[in-house]
Amino acid sequence: MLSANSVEQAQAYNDVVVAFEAEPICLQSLFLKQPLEQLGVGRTLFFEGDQAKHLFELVEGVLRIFKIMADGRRVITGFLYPGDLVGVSLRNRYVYSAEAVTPVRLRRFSRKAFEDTVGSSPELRLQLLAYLSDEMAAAQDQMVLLSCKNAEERLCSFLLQRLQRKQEQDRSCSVVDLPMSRLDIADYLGLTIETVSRTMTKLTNKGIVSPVGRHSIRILKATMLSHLAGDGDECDDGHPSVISLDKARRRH
Amino acid sequence: MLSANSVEQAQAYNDVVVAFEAEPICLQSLFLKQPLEQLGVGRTLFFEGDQAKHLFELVEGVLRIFKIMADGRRVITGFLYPGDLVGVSLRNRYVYSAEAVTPVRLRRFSRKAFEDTVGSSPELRLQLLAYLSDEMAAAQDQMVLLSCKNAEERLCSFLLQRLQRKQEQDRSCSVVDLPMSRLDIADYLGLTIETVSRTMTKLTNKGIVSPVGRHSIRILKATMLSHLAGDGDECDDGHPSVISLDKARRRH
DNA sequence: CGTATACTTGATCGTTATCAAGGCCTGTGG
DNA sequence: CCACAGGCCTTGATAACGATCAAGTATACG
Repeated sequence: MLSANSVEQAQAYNDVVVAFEAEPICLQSLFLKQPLEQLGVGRTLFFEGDQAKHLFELVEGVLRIFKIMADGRRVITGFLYPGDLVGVSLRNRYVYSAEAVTPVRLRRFSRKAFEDTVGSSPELRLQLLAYLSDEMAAAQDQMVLLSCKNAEERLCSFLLQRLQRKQEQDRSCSVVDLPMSRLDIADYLGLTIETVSRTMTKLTNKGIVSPVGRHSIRILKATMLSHLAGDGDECDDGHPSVISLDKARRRH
Repeated sequence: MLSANSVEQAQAYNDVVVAFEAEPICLQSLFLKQPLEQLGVGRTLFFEGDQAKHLFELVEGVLRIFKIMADGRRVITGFLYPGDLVGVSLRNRYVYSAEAVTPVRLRRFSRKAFEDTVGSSPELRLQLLAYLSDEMAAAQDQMVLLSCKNAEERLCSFLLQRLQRKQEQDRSCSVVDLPMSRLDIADYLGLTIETVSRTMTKLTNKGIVSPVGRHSIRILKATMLSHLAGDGDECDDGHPSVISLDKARRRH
């Protein structure tokens, strides 16, 4: 990543359309000229139902994306990390709320300008579609998790996600941080805080992970974790192997 | 074997009305020149992991879209109905499998030609993005359902979906058909066939629905159904009302 | 240092999965 | 038209997983 300082001198215009000096090579580069904004812990970036006037690039920190049901139950549909785009809704209103899990720094872009700019570049269009596809794929994985997996599989899947993201930056690092609260994790995995806590303890007792303070954890047996996550160990050779449909029916 | 150009110039030859413009006015119109293909009950259109060379417009019948987990458990992530697009994956491989629930008729389009054509029309680009947004919104609703809702709420949500789609065509019709099996419904709602069956019986006993044969059902109290679905009755006035967070914590 | 908040652990209950059996449509062949 | 076979669906009994209720403990923060 590039240093934030070098870009901080950007003029404070909200809706600058990026100049075409050098062709922007990725969606994120569109945001470079925009000023950095801050958001404190627990603050809301936007609410579900708000006019979707802007979208954002998350530069630093973690956001949670969630919906609130009529009776107050909360479902966290995802966490966002640096580099992610926020609010890429092609509808007029946001379909979820976004809150800061940690102190957050981000850049804002007007939706109109974004659409114009992306629309004028075949390269960026492809990237936007690829981005949406990834979001869609993630959403479907989450549906699989919520449909089929038991508490242990869910938590292992989550920890594995975090580990993989961590290792994109720092190979061979086995300590992942979990900046979000247990309640956040519970609302993301469709469990209760008690179950999350108990399952975490169970994984610790099995020697698969080891807590490092309250908000980070060391992965001791990544292979084991991957196995317990129940994703079939990513045997990515094309077709998913044809399964013996004998014990295929079992929900947990 | 068609070039993008030939399709683009296939100006509104549709027997449908409208067509004041030379440009195709909706994504579906792209497919009009393509031959109708058939698919028998239970046949597979494509497998998860297959090269995504084509995409399709569903003309008639119902498809199920699903993923198979490593241990053989199946998750149906959606059903598709006439007018829906199938396989709009922007990745190189399909991320799910598609099978015919009923006899199906559809039109095929090469992915490359589709991308070229859509890419050259701002109007179509917007429509594609809107379509993907709707898919995404549906996926998130499904996550909410799977995270939070109990069996009754899930089934009511499903029946309501079907009712709404039915009434798009035929207002004031209260009989919806359920061409899919109980197992399909179960795998879609994250339940078992037994629970689906029991819950259906319960709704019948409450006088909310009334079975019409095995594969269709009459909705007697749509309001009640909507209430039981637990979606907060779509009070679409912008912000979701701020909830008293007292009883907000309850999972089922 | 003390209080509030977040997390952990324990006991119990409830919803739904699982196991098991019986009923009901559908299609097939007599 | 009936008999029968094989799904598919329904219903019942039981059990398990995770939610809920209830303390108790650690951590953050003033």
